[in-house]
Amino acid sequence: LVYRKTPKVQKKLDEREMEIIRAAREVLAEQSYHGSSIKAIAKKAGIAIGTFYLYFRNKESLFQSIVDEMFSELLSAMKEERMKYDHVLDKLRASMEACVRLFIKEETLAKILLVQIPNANHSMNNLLVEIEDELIKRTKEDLDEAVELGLIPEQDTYLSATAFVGSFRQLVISWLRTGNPQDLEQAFYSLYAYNKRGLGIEKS
Amino acid sequence: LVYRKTPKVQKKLDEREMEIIRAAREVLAEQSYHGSSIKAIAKKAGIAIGTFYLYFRNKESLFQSIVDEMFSELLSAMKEERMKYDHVLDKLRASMEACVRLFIKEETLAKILLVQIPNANHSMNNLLVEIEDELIKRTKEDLDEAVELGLIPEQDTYLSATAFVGSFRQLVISWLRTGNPQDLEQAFYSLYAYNKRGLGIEKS
Amino acid sequence: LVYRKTPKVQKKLDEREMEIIRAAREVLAEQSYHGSSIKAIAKKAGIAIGTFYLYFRNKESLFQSIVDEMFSELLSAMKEERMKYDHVLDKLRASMEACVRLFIKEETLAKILLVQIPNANHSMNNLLVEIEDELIKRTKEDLDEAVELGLIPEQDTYLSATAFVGSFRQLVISWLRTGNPQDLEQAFYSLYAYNKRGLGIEKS
Amino acid sequence: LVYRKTPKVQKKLDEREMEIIRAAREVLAEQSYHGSSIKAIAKKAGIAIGTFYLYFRNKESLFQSIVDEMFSELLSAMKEERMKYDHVLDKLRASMEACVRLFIKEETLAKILLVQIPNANHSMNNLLVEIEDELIKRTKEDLDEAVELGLIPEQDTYLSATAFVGSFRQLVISWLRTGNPQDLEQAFYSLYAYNKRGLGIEKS
DNA sequence: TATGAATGAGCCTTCATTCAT
DNA sequence: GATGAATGAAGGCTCATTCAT
Repeated sequence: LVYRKTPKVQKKLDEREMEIIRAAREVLAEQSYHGSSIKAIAKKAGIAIGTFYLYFRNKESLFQSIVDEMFSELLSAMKEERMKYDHVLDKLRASMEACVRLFIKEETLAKILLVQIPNANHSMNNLLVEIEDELIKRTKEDLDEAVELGLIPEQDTYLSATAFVGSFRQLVISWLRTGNPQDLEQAFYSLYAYNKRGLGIEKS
Repeated sequence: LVYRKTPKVQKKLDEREMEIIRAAREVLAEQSYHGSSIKAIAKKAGIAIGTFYLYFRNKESLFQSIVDEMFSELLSAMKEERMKYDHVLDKLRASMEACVRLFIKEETLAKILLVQIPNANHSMNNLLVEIEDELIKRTKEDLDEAVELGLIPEQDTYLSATAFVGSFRQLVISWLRTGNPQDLEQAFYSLYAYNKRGLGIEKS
Repeated sequence: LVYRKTPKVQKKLDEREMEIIRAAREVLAEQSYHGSSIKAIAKKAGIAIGTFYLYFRNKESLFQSIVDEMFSELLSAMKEERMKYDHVLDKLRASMEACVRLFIKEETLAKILLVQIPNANHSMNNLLVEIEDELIKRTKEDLDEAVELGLIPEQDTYLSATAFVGSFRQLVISWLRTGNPQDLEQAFYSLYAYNKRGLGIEKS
Repeated sequence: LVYRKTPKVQKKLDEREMEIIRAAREVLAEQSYHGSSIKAIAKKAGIAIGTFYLYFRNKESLFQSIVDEMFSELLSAMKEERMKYDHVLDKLRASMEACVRLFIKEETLAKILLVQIPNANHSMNNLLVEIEDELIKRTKEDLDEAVELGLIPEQDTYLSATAFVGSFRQLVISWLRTGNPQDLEQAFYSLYAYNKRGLGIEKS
């Protein structure tokens, strides 16, 4: 009774928490937020309904965790890709490229983040808002640096960042919904060119 | 001799239908689709629950009407603004300008169309998808014409239209959510400039 | 203002009442009691919902009238057929024959009386109970007379009457439900023979 | 370690299911199918509304279970009684005797099966139709055997079986409704004699 | 700790009846 | 008298959350 939570026990608990999140993601990929019942998630995770509430305060809390986790994956992928480049504009492109590639690789994640989460309730939506804002903010930081370095002309960098992120968002959503463009990666490069012109980058 | 559907009575009925839609819009602006109960809408409209079902087949039918009405308002505003110009690129700008101005004027409408409707159920979401697709399609038509006229270089106009619409969408949503940019109309002009460069328009 | 209800006006009122009953019968032949809404009946009768309540106190009252009317038809048909015969056992056979023939001729009436009404609410069922009791009572009277005349042996005539009516009831219901026997009239004669033996009638 | 479905727990669950059925029977004995609300049944069973749906898929499912259970009781009683005899006509009499005795013993069951179920919705009614058909079919089998053995003369055994069952049905219903005959068991023997004559049985 | 039966507020919808026109 | 829009109680059912086991 001294060591209440041995590392071994703690590991088991963490694994179970991940298992629930995984199950919830799976359910959410096919059902709406309201259609994803705790019962279904618990079943898929191989636990009882009551057990769920030992790991998450409530339904909303679970989905917050899911979004947080997804956002971490996204940031992680972006960070890794950015590290490959030195110039800020290359880093900027690398960020978006990482996003798009992750969405291609994990279409389920993309669907949840861009389609299901906005379909959830108000507080869920707020989570996505924060993610988008964070992406815009980071993009703005790159743009500010680029302006400082004289790589792009003076401009309202917040606005540009919003346009930048928004155009990619629309592209991915269009792809998720309609299947067009079929080659999303190819389209990404065209769209990046579009935004380069928009930002006023003369040469790559 | 009989209860006639006099113009006076008919007017009252029409007004009541409008009143229900108005009440529903109001509720929807603050609640999610699932949070907008018929009971709450009826109460706000000053009618009994049963009365609601004299005007709308069911809940979904009401919200379809709302979206349809909003989209009509949007198209109407766009059409009116486009008529003021002859050149296709001016028309294109006028379209987006009309959208943004309408959203500024009717923030409630904007919130519902861009924030709440995607929060509704699947069929609701499809309505918005169709609206966005329609806007992209119309934008693409303008771009195709512009390419034909040599006003912009050859390009994947579907992709450009997606980027174009997506950037404005993100701007308005950002404004709705965070309040930034404070001067949305001013930001619109900057964003249009951004997209002009993206599209490859040399001179306005 | 002296003659408040001229015969002409009264006739019009009566006709409308009959029209409502006719419409209700039609609806009832296809729907259950609960499925037969006032709205549907009013529509079929060509009147407004409110008008219905000028002729009937409520829904139940209407269906009571329907059953009463049907029972009158039944008794009328029986009476007419009985008049053709002198001997009590012939009259008895004639009674049942008249019932069965009426049901064959007006299958709708049969369905309502034997299938829909028992499916209605409690008080509706009671109406049918009264009809059946009345038929049993009348049959018993015939049997009592037959006993008195020495045509059939001493017996519990109430019981015999119940069996008599019950067997015909089951036959008609079976016919309505399953379509068997196909030739209901032919079956009637066999069943009458069955009951003759049951009653102890030596010779017809 | 876990919430086990111990025999004790399982017993409690089974008891609760029985309790719901019992409560529903009780309500149904006094109300029509439509008058028997889930709320009322749950209240009488001492459970919450939601709990009901853990035991039955929906309202209809409950009543199907009730009818099935009742029919089982009926068949079981018949089978047991039939086993006491060797001759087919004795078995036939035993069958009906078992029915009547069960109805006397469990008047509530009788009321539901013969009065309320026909009052329920369409699919409920079909259940009763099937039961009646089954009884008629079984009776016909006995009669066919009796014909083969020369115990009764050649006849339309389906018709005779219909008359046979119908006469008992009417007797029991009459007893349930009016209270007459007071001594149902005594009446049963008279009615059986009636039917023996109808079938053409010379000697018992 | 793990379980899953139990809860009940709340949902959408129907329809017999009323009443202002 | 005739109308039909308005009413609201009541229906069946769902599901996030709790708690005895």
